[in-house]
Amino acid sequence: MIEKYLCKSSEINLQSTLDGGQCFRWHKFENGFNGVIDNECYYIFEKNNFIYVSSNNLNDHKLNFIKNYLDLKFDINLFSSNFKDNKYLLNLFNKYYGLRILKQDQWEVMVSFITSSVSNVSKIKKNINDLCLNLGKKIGDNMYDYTFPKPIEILEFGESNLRKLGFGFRSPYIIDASKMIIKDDNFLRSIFDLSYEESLLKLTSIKGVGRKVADCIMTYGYHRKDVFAVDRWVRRGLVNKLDFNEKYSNDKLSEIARCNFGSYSSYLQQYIFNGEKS
DNA sequence: ACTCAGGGTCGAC
DNA sequence: GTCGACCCTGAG
Repeated sequence: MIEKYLCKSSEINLQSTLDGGQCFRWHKFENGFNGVIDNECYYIFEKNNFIYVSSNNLNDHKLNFIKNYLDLKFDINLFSSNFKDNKYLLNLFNKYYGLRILKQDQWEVMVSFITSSVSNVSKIKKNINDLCLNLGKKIGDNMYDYTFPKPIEILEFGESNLRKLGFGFRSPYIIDASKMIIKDDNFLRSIFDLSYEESLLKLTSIKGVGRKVADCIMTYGYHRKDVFAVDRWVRRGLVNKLDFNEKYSNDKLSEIARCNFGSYSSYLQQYIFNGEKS
């Protein structure tokens, strides 16, 4: 095992970042979390006010890759200073200080957030980890060290088996997504080059992907900062705490918030989600 | 045992 | 745009 320094403890809140509902495959162990990035196992942990990562073979290239995944370059103070006149937001920034948005894999995010529909974080975690345990390849010693299954593997597994794993009415949606990605092997890649509206159109052509799920895919999978996903929790924050009109639909709220907050949208949404969820 | 709700979306009207 | 249906699971 090789161990490398990542940053100071104050720079990232591991708990709210790795177990706050934006990803579902990081598992708490002692002073850190075990997880898989790009088919490799990592342990990210705190020790004496510093954050480290450990793994088998960890070179400088991979270290930079991890730092990028954790979005450590994002200046949280600069971001939050734009909203320092709002007591509600100020409280959230203090409470979840160090919460960052991960730069995750597009396919994993797509399946995860199709799965998230009318579910909850603990059930999404159960579904996604069951999927990996059943279809992924074992790549490490810990019990959740599996790869995330490829579209073809999920397609061959089939809808009825997804239902047996507990995906419920989301099962055909995940199959549809798999088919789409297999049919057009440039589907996922192409979205990096599209505008917000074009991305929305393309993503929502998949069954089971509406505006909210598409927004999550763009936020967590395509690392866009100018996207404001509105679910039932974020809606409560916008309406009850930030005086948005309750008559607006979630889609409309997303559109308005996105226009108001621009490139601060995704991070603001993430702090509001964490605040309203707990 | 029973009700309720959880990071929504679809199809019909 | 509105409304019921959709699967499953843990909490009360």
